[in-house]
Amino acid sequence: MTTIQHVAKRAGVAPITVSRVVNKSGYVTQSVRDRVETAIADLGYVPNGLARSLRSRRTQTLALILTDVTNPFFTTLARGVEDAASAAGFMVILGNSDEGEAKEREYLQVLLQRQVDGILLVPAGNGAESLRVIQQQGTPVVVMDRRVQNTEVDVVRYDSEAGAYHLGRHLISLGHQALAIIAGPREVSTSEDRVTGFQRALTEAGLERSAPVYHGKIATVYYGALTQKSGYEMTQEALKAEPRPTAIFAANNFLALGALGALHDAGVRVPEDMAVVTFDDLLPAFIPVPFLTVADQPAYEMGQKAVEMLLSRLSGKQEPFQEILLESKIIVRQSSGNKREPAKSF
Amino acid sequence: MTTIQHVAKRAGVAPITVSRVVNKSGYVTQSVRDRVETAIADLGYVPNGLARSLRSRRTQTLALILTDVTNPFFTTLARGVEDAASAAGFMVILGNSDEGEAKEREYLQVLLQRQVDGILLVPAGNGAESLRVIQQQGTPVVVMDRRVQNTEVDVVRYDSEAGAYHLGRHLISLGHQALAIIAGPREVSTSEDRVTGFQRALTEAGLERSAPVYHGKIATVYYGALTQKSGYEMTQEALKAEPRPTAIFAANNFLALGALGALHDAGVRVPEDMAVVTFDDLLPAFIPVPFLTVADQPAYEMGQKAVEMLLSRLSGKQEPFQEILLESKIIVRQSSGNKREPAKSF
DNA sequence: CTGTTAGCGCCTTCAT
DNA sequence: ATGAAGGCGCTAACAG
Repeated sequence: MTTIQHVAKRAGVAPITVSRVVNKSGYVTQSVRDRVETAIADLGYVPNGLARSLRSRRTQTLALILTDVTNPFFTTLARGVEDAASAAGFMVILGNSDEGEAKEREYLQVLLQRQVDGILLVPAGNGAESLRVIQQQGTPVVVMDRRVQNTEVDVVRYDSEAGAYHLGRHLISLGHQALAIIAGPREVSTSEDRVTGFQRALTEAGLERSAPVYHGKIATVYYGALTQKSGYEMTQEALKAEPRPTAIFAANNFLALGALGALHDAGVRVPEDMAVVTFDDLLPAFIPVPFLTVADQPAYEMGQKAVEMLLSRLSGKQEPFQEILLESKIIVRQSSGNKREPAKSF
Repeated sequence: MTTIQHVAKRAGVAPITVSRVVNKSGYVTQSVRDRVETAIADLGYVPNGLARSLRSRRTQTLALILTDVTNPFFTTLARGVEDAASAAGFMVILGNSDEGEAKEREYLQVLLQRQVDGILLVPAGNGAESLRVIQQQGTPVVVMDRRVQNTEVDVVRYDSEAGAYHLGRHLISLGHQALAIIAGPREVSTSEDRVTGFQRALTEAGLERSAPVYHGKIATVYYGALTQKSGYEMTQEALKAEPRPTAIFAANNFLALGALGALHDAGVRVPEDMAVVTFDDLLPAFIPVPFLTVADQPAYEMGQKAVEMLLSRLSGKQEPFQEILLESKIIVRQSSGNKREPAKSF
């Protein structure tokens, strides 16, 4: 392995001078810089990031821990995080908890050992214990997407309650009187908020008794394919209800995919026989022809915003902790009966 | 920050003893071990992985560089890699090149600086320069999914040529005489191999002139949404050909999704008016009701296999380099006219 | 503008 | 079974 010493010797300078050239810090004469750079190229020198970070106490690395990498909402979020981080010279290490607290804790342990400069966390469960560990270590952290009890922490999330409320109003305005809610586990704050918001719209319309709620099973891991299957099964249940619902609210996109599958298999047409609305857009990858009515939460922007807050903490800002609540946007498409714009891929 | 010294002092032992407890190495009396563990818990001590790795020269980390994280083929691959790695006590850092050589090189640089113990690479372009850099640094590497010129390296990939050949035979056996091939950029070895294999089947049947080939544009980045759009546009082109094709071979799953979109928008029914076959399965997430006929390449297994080979190198095995060629499996579904099994979600 | 000294936190080596 | 010395490769702090 080539070290800074080897380069220094070959260039006839002190190690620190090589360091200055590599890091573009301090003053170095052009001629010296050239000699050093030649030596670096000749030897194929690659700086040892471990030694560098150990000394400088900065790894230029952020950790992103989320609950389901197979969900496009989170991959989009991850992309927002990565783009914002890399623009600021930070690298991102991704950890996937599969909605399991134990796995989240394991990742946290490893990432803290690696001395990441900051952590972006979509908590599985209530996040309390994980936040305690992070904060004891003194590592800055931003919570994304979900509510937490802890108020001594920065949070960026979408207003799930409001988004669900608007979806509910939309369905009611279309005349639906019998509805069904299929949701994730009660432990997930976004899922709970969506149920609450949707029910608020129902209550306002005097329909609070007209929408049974189905909850996904509580599991130690709960992700992608499992979520879809859960949506599939809950929809099968919902179809047996009396009176049979004419509209389904799926609390997230994967539940909606499962619902679409169940409806297809049962010969129930969307939107003719059943309206379907959900959260988080799926286009362009997951559905060749986008037609689902959704409350869209631009995940990319949430990622960017979270990185912004985290970097601000890293640079030592001492402002009070804040919770940023972003607004989602309803996109009405064919699945809830929008006949005006025909479905089109691009 | 709590260091090993603090723990040592509190437990009344030498730092090295704490190290032994933490790493479960060497002999430590139970009573001493207990004292140390209590001290660790009391202080919330988290070992500094940087210092540890700097000294031990092992980071227990592998790098995985791939070309499109939005593609489920690669996310499945990544999962195979992660599961196998974590079972062996290794962590995986993921880098996404978006099929761009410059971005690949950047990631490589960063990851080598971080002293990853080994690299798993799906090369963008021909991979030659990247492999040179990696090997100069002396870091073990395994190439995945694609052919490379360099023979001094381990490779795991699927036999794209054979898979495409079988898909071609399948379509021909169904009586198709006018076909179209929509493929990725020529630079990507898998895409080229698939075109070659498909054409071999055509040639055998005397149909070599019956299938125009459309290639995706060469771009510095080429991923997910872009690939789909490319598939969409190439399919629009293909529909104008005379005679109009009755079957389309899409060289990968995202191209196929784009093709399905274009066919839908053009009012062309699948499979009644057009058969569609492709590579890499999409279920369960991307298509609620799986119906595409595909050459399935179990990506998860490829990831596992690659990690296995890499870990074997890490443990110092000096066997000659090998190229492992896995076989894909044709799954016939509705998109090529399989009427026997009705489409079903679960 | 360049160099010297020292030490980041841990573990390898060698001793006891 | 436990400890002391030293150094991994690099850069902060201070000289000159």
